[in-house]
Amino acid sequence: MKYQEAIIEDLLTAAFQDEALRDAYYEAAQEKRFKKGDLLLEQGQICRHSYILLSGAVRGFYLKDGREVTTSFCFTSDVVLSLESATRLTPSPESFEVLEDSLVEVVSMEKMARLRERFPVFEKVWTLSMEAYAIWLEERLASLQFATAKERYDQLVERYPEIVRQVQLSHIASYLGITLETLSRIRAKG
Amino acid sequence: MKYQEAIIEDLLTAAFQDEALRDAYYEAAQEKRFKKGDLLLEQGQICRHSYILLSGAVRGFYLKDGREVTTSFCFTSDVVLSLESATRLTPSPESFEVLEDSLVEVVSMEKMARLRERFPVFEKVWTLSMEAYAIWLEERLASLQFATAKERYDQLVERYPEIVRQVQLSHIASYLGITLETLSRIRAKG
DNA sequence: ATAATTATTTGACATATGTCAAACGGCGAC
DNA sequence: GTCGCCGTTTGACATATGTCAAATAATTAT
Repeated sequence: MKYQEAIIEDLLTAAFQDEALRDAYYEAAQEKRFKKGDLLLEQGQICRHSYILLSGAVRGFYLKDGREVTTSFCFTSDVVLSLESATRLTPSPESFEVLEDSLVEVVSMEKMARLRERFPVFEKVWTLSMEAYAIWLEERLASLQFATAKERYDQLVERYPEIVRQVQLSHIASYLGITLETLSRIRAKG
Repeated sequence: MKYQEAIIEDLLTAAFQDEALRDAYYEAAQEKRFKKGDLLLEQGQICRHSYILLSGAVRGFYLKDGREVTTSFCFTSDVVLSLESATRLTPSPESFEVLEDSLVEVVSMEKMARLRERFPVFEKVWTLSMEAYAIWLEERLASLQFATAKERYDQLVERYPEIVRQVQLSHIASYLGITLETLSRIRAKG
């Protein structure tokens, strides 16, 4: 999962003026460093934490027929969690792997639930995040449905120019739904 | 947009025991009949209503290079609205067309907002619907990313066996991200 | 019922992408 | 520095899907 929305950032910035809220949040949250290769969550486990990326990069993937299929990339200020697993308490369909040394703010879903109950602004932020995430997914779906592989690659690089430096091509190809070789050829042609 | 979740249905059933809530809802809602071919919402308009399908079928689509691209189908008990347009008050990226004579419950987004403020259960239902919708989109994305056209068609028919009778193949093909001819051949092979 | 329109199927061929194999290149371990 | 590993590129060929055109089949209007 991931979100990025100016309105949400503003809401949070304003909310954090409140000392009681700030204290409650920082009591629940915990900063942690992860190293390249670490797994934040493994396929099959239940997602009990929310990871806010303060710096670094993470990729979501699952295994299909013995192959890794990359479902998402998360960068600074994105939130890493399996929505399905966290909300339904079912085994996560995907794993999340740290792609480069990362600084992360960890909040347990349980504590997050209590924060949402106690401070309506957190509930509001959660709802707005869901809306933003769903809209983002709709866009990605449309792109996957009717853009060519080259168009999808160009869109991705336009949105995340750094991605080519941070992530190896095989993962990008998988994310785009094409093979490594096809991506390599797309890049060669320019 | 669409949702379908047992938990949400149960929540609503329970909530409607409350007479005050029931009255408030039915004051806001309005039953309407639409005919095949009617547009519930047109691309470019702002989505100011939510349409709950009591019976019938609706398809979402947008124009790309002069061609219609089908983005979604909605059937009984699905909710029809453009999430992006309704939440951000921006022009809708898609139109919604009635595929067969339909009975619909219409609620203006404004009145819905007031219901959400007044009755927390509506707010809860909205949030749960967003979660369910996002999870549904994630699944559809994975399917589009890594299933063959035939697998996607089989999944669709398994989930909505009626669809082949209700919706013409060109729309189904578009929804699957393939051409009409390819779908026709997939069906022929069995 | 008949004609007109629209939806679907089929065929021939073009294009995009996948698969397998080999070669190339950078980078760290020693 | 050299070796070996890993990621990437390139080539040859296979397969899936798209495009255009024509033929049927189904639906609608008259």
